[in-house]
Amino acid sequence: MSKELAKQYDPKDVEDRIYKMWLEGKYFHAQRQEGKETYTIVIPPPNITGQLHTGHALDNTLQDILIRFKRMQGYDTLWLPGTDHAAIATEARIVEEMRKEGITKEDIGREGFLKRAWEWKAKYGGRIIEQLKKMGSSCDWDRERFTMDEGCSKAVREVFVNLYEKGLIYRGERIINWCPHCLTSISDAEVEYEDQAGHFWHLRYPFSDGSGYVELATTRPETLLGDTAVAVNPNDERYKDIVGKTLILPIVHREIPVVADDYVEIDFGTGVVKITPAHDPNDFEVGLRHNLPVINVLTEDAKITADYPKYAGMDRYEARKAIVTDLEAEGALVKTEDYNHNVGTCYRCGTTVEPRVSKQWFVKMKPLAGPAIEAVKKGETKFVPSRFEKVYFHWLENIRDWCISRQLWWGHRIPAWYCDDCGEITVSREDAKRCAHCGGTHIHQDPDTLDTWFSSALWPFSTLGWPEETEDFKHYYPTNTLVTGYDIIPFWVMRMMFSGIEQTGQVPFDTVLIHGLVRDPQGRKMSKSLGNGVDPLEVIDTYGADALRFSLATGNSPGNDMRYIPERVEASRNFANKIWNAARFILMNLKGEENLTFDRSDLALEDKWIISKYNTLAKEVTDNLDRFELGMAVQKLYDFIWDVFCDWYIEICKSRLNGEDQKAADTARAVLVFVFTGTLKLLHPFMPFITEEIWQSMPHAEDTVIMVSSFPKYDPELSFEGEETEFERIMQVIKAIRNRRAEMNVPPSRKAQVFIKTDYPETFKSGAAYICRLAYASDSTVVDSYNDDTAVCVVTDSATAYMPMNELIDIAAELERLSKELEKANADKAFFENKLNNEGFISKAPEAVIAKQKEGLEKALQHIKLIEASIARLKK
RNA sequence: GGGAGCAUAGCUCAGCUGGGAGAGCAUCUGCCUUACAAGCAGAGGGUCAUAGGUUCGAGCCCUAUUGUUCCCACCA
Repeated sequence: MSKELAKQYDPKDVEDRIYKMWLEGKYFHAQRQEGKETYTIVIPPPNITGQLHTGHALDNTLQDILIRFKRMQGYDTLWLPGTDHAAIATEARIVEEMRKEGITKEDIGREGFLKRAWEWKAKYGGRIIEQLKKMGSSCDWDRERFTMDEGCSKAVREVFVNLYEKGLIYRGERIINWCPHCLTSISDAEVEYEDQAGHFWHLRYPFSDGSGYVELATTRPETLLGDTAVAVNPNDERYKDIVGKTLILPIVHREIPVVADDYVEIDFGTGVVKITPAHDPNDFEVGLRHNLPVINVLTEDAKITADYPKYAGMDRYEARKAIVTDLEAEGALVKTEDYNHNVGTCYRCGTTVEPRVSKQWFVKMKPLAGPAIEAVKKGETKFVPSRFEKVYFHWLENIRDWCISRQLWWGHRIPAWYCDDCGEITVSREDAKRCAHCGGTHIHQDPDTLDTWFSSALWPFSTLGWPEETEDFKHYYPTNTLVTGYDIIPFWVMRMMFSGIEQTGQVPFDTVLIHGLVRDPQGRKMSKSLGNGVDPLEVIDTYGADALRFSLATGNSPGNDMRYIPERVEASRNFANKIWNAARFILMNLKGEENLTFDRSDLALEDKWIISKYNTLAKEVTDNLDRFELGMAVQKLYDFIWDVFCDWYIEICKSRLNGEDQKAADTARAVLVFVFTGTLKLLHPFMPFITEEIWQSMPHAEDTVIMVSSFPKYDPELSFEGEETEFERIMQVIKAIRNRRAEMNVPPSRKAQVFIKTDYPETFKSGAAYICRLAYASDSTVVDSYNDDTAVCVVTDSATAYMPMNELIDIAAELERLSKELEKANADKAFFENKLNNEGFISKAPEAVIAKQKEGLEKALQHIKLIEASIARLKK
């Protein structure tokens, strides 16, 4: 930044250069400083398939604000970055890419596919990292990790074997959620339910003894092929006699029993339910209780199996049509109703999930959930805002075993080997060479891989080197703040919690800072299909990263969704420009080599005022950040910089800077630099680029880059309460004069003499220069009395200001205005009197509040007195 | 069916432990005042969803109602 600065701040000119400077200076790199308190954040690893979206932008902005704040406060900070292999998402993308080339997974085989996947990772895995850098993220890139790198993979094996040995991982045949498109099992958390319009088909199943039929209703007639019973509630009087009888299944003409089970709701539908254990989780349970056969009628891509030649090869929906037609032909269809029901879909591809019985690996959840619940109940980890603890508890308290095996190739392969000789399973940290049971060498590894979230669950410690007792692990674990969206609590937060507790004996972080979603301006979720997504990179390109960060950090409260409003980013960009111009102003007023320290005894009233305001700001911003109230911190910074510093203090300094008194000008320069550089530091976590850029060209006390300078602290020595009050008396008069001039449409070019009658003559004498500059006065004089009837007068609670503007004065209008003001002042008086005359208030309200009312009353009384005096003068 | 959030100025949202309602944008008026027109000085605009309650005092706490969004749930 040279002395000749552009009028407008150009982020493009600054951001990449500053970021490079930080990288080269190794300022992001955590050093493991002994004796210093640590502050650690692990990044929610973005998918390697991913492109930066507004969700990442928000998440990373919050993390970067926290980490920069703590770094400046002197903590030994580590922000550990990395990426996630995102098994299903990545595999789907690669399969799609191959499909376009006309090849399938099977064509190139597992080895070939994995080679391709790693190539994909090499090609795209770094893209999102580069995009995070554009945001200004101050991650320790030397420690970047990947969920499938050697260390993380080792942790995965360690945990798998560990849980297996404790009996917390088992393999079993269960009904699981199956995605017929991704061709893999998915966990309960990965199923999204949505309302779909469907039908309710009422069917008749005849008794095999010819004694009539039962009527039941189904939304999925095609699963009838796999029915192995019909169930009624044991307490249902209507059907008590038919339990134990057998029915003929239409179309298939197989005999199936009527069983009694509590699962059936008497009042719903006909009170009769067809039971298809292979294709419905509830039916599966009923089947277990009644020992019913499980007949699978669908292939893995949800087509009817070859066992039913008439329908074989039809997909679920074709088969449904065909079967309904056939049922109708057979006279088994009673009626069809429209019906809306909740359908499970795959969270990755949106395909309707097919419940399916198959052999999978599971984690037994109950023993793990307990301690994870306890830890939050005891406050070892707390959620911000705390209401999200309910979501967390609800999931853990109702959790079912976690299906962790996936029929995918891209991921951590399950470390289990099956023996072809004895049939036993060998689970091992190292690749097994022989069966652990019979010693045979005819073993083969389970082809499946683990759920992506199995490795994500270990992220806070696997990335620090665990299971090795590395220095980083000992130093930085447990971590401090986890920042993530509420949508990811069940997938990730919860699983990190129980994994951390189980594997390391400690909770993985002390605070979970939850944020909401970034929505489009209409409040809709951003999605590819709607095409309403906002590309943060384009926003950065237009407005700069600081403006984007500032917008994301402000104007919303923790945990709530926010809308992306372009005008807000524009306002943030304008704010950056405002700061830029304040810097320009200060720099063009510096002489170059001057001494920028100031002597307390030389400080003018306005200097003490701004220093005191700044001092309070430092305290409040720190308090807000400590409490994760980032939006409030940012609002205070905005108000201080724009309204307090720029609109008042800089304006006021101009008269001294251009004045004769060199010492006064030097003091003004020193205070400008002191307050401005301090404010830049307070703002740096939010707007790192522009603050650093300005800092680099501005004289400052610390010989470092701003990002590792010390965060300002509240200093009792810099608090000047009396001077604040005193200065604000002047401000009030200035505001009152401006106000009156605006009402009278007097242009600024038309200056007026100002005469001030006040009980604080010293204050107003010293403020003469500001009144001239800011209230368009030609001169400002404190007087004992004033008698010109043709003067416009304005009244505050501490002074009356007279402006002789005889040709503009309209006595009647003046009186009108004054009487209105008097009315208002009297209302104020009544308001305070009312309070102070209330015995309940006097006896119960806190002292400070009472004092405030008394002060208010006092001011109102003063104001009234002065207004009345003015009215009397005009009337005389 | 259970749970949660939201409802404040025309729009988007703040409002921390209850103490006389705020910002940005938009609108209107006047200003190119030598840091900034992406700016400066002013103005208008709100029975804080509704009804009760607690309290000296409620946008804030409690209860109910309405509208809205989201999460969870095995009524086929």
